[in-house]
Amino acid sequence: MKQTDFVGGFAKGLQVIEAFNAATPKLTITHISATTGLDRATARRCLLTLVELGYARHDGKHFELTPKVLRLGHAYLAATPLPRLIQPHLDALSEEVGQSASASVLEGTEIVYIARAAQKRVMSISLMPGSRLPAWCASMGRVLLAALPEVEARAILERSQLHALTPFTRTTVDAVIDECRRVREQGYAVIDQELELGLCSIAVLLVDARGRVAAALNIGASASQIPAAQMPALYLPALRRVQAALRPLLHPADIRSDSPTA
Amino acid sequence: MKQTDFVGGFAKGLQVIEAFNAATPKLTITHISATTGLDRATARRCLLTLVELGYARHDGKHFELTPKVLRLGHAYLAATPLPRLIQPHLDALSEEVGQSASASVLEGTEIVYIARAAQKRVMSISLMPGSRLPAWCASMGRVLLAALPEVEARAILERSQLHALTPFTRTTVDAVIDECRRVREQGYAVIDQELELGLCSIAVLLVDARGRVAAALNIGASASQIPAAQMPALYLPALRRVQAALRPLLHPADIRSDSPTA
DNA sequence: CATATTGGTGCGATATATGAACAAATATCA
DNA sequence: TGATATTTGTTCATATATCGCACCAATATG
Repeated sequence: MKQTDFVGGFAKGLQVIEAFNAATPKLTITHISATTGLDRATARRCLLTLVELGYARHDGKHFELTPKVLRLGHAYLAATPLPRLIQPHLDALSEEVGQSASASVLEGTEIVYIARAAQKRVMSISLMPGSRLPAWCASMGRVLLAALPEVEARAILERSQLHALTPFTRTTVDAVIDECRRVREQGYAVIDQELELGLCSIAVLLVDARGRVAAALNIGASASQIPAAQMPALYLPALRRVQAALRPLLHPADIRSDSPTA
Repeated sequence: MKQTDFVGGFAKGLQVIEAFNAATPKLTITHISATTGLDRATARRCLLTLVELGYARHDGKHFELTPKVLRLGHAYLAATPLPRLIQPHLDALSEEVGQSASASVLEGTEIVYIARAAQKRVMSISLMPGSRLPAWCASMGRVLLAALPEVEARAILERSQLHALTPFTRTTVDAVIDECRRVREQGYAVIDQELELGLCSIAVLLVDARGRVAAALNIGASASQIPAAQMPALYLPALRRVQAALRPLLHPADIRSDSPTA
C-alpha cells in the first residue's frame, strides 16, 4: 500500500466511532482523545464532523452517537449475501428446536454475530448481529479456531485474554488447542458453561461447496434445561441438516474477514 | 460550524460505506464514484483505506464490506442506554403475546429499528437493529409522525415517496396526516397490510417521565391469523403495560436523533 | 483561591483532493 | 476475428485542506 493511497482523516474518524462503547456511552473531547491517541484538536474535528453529518449529538459537553450510525453496520448486513442467506435457515432451525440459533464469523480474537434467531433469553447479555464474544470460550469460536491451521489458532489464542469467566472455563492455550483437536475430529463443538454459568451451546461449521469455511452455526440453551452432554443427540441432526442445506448456496467469496492483525 | 472544523475525508469515507447496499453488494471504484459523486481517485483512496483497516476486501476488481463494519453500528447499540433498556421488555412482551415486538426511532423519512425480539417470521424481509422502513406506512412511523407538530410531519411526508406497496397503502400526504390525527387522539396506530400484504401491526409511543418521545414500540402479526381490527383489544393492554414500565426509566437525553435534513 | 484540566483557536508544516493524462482492460462493431 | 471505441484503474502535479503544536480562555477541582 502506498502512503498516498491512505486517507488518514477517515481512519481517525472510524477510530472515534469505535471509541464509544457500553462503558462509555457519552464522551468528552478529552476522553476521546485519550482513548484513541488522537490529538484533542483532531478528535474534536472528527466529532464535529459526525455531528454535522447527523451521526452524533452534542449537548455542549458530551458527545453521543445517534441511531444513524446503524446505517453503517447495516450497510454490511444488507450488502452481504451471507447473513441474508443464513437468516431464514436460522429462523426455521430456531423454531424447530425451540432454542436460539446464531451464525458468526471470526474476526481477530473474537467472533462476530452476523445473524441470529432468538428464543427466550438465557444469556445475561442480549446478542444481535454485530455482537462480539471471545472466540476461545464460545462454541462457534471453537469450531472456527479448529478449522484453522494449528499455528494460526495458537497465535490467536496467544493474543487472547484467557481469564476464567466461570469455574468451568478452560484458561490455558494448550487446553483450548487440545479441545480444538477433539472438535476437529468430531466435527462439532460443545461448550458447557465456559462462557457464562447456566449456558451451554453446540456449534458446527458452515462450509461452501468446496469445503471452505464461511461461518459457524450454533444452538444455545439453558444448562439446567438441556445438559451439555445431551446437546449432540438433541441438536446435531438439525444442525447437520442446515449445514447440508446451506453448503451448495454459500459462495466462496463470502469467506471470513481476515482483518489485519492490528 | 466553522469550515476548519470539518474533516472532509471522513465524511467522504462514510459516504462510501453507505454506498454499499442490498442492490449492490460488490462495487467497483467507478460504481462507487458514480453513486457518491466523489472523484474516482478519491473513492479509490477511501476504499483502499477501508481495506487497509480491515473494513473491506478487494479481489482486484470488486470491493465488498467485511463483518468488521458491524463494529461501527454496534458501537451505537452498545453505547446507547435506550436499546439496552428496551430490549428485555421487548423479549418479555414478545414471549407473552407470541408475536414479534420491536422498537424504533425516527430518522429523516424512515424509522430505524433499535431493538427487536422476533417470533416466527411473517414479513418477507427480516428486520433487525439497524433495519429501516419508510415511516409513513409503518405503525411505528405513524405514531412517531403523529407525535410531531403537524407542519413537521407534513414536511417529512412531502419528502417521502408515497407509492403504494400494497392495494391497502395510503398514498397521499393528506390521507396519512388524517390518519395521524386519529392516531394522536386514540394513542396508538394500527397498520393493516399497508406495508406488506398479510402483515398488520400496532404501535404506541415510548415517552419519558416528562412526556418527551423516546421511541416507538410495536407488535406485528400475520393478518390472516390476527385481523387488524382485533389488534387493539388483544395487544394494547400489554403495550400500555410496557409503556408504563419504561416511562420512568427513559432518560430525556435518549431522545430522537434529529438528523440534519441533508 | 490557587491549580489542574478541558475546550477552543491560529498557524506553519504536511498530507490530501482534484482533474487531467495515461495505460490497461473491456466492449463494440465491421 | 481483428480493429477501434469506450470504459476503467492508476499516476501525477499542484492547489487546497488537514494535523498537531503552542497558546489562551473557561471551567472544574482541591
